[in-house]
Amino acid sequence: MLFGDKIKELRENRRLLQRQMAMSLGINVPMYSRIERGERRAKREQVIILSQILDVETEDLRCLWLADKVVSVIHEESDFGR
Amino acid sequence: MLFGDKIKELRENRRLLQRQMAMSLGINVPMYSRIERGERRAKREQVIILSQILDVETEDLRCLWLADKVVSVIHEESDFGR
DNA sequence: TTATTTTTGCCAAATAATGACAAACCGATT
DNA sequence: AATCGGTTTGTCATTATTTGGCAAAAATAA
Repeated sequence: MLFGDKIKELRENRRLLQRQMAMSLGINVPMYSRIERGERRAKREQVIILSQILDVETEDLRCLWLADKVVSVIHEESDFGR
Repeated sequence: MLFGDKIKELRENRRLLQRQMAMSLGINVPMYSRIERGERRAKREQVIILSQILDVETEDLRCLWLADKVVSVIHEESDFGR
């Protein structure tokens, strides 16, 4: 969970609440909570908005976001024969 | 398109028709055609069945299938700012 | 305890993937 | 040119997955 951990870290450093993040993203708090814990995946526009809210390069977040996606694809592979 | 090219190559080497492949997979011919050309993705059970029909190790096909999946995830990334 | 924040469980809406069918296309043969 | 077998394309229906919301439960503070 690279992406979720990173946005959580950035959010906490900036003393922001999930409530404020969710508001900026136009989603509700539980949804944001799940994104932060990697239970749900942010969509691409949301990554851009997050980088703005958190004041980091979009590239950096995009990279972690993509890495998580690749990891999950590979990981699903273990269910292969199910 | 590693996976599609491979099953096409194997199918042709074995002088099999798409019709027969589709039948074995329980789908119709156009669907199989799309899988072979990478327009649609085979599902996991289908990869197993394909390896049996084509008499190759499931591992080998699974590897190509997974590689394609990873490539497509990375490739979608270029649409990022759309 | 009370207030605030975060997480969980569950259901609804939106989106994407899978499949079928008809018709078009392509090559070879006649 | 006409036809035949095989493959591909266009389009729509069905199904599965993802995304989101709401209420309530945990957790954390105060």
